[in-house]
Amino acid sequence: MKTEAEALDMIGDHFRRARLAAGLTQEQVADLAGISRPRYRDIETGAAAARATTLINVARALGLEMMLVPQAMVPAIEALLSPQGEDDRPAFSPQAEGDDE
Amino acid sequence: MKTEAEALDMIGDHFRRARLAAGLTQEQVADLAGISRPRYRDIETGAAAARATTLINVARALGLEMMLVPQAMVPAIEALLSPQGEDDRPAFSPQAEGDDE
DNA sequence: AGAATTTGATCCGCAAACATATCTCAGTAG
DNA sequence: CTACTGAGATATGTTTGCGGATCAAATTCT
Repeated sequence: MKTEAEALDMIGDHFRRARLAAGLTQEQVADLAGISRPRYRDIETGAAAARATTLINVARALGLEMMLVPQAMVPAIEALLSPQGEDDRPAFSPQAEGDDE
Repeated sequence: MKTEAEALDMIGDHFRRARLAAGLTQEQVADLAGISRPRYRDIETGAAAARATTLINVARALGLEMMLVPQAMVPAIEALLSPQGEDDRPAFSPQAEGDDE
């Protein structure tokens, strides 16, 4: 496989930290996102790749927003996020580019 | 089911504009992302909610990156992207918050 | 005009996300 | 010790994303 599993892990970790920072339980987030608790758990542990709609709903339930930005702008955005919000780690650092394996 | 369809439509529109800006065909992007052309078409037209991994692969194939950012930072990031923004329209503007429909 | 490319659209089959229910374990309170 | 809560984990069934193949329509090029 590839970076996919790592990406899911990063997403799940991101969600988990945001959830704990918000003081919510898995069930609460799952309910807010409109999914079941076992499924939210799979997402948080990186065991499942949620759908785009589920991803958006979970993110919003946690006070986050999913954005698609040009890769060239990622560093600038990370710099914008790093100093202030210490709870969130930016999403991903595109190691290389473009396609997958 | 309301905002979800719109969100998928926005994602698809975002991808389509990035693809045309890059001068790529649907098949080329699908190949770069490691998915089939009919499926990329579904994503671009908002007919299907891609999985998280697929979403990331497609985004990277188009020179984009998926990020999860605090909703409070969205305006600042959009401001960062708009003025010199090469291609894109930011992702979504969280109209409300928390849960979905 | 015909040929090639790009895109839209459909079907089949499979794999995976999803719901629901259940069970277990760790921790905290009674 | 018992009760409750948050969380990990499994099982069954449904829904749906996905690949592959195939069709037609629109576009462009020679």
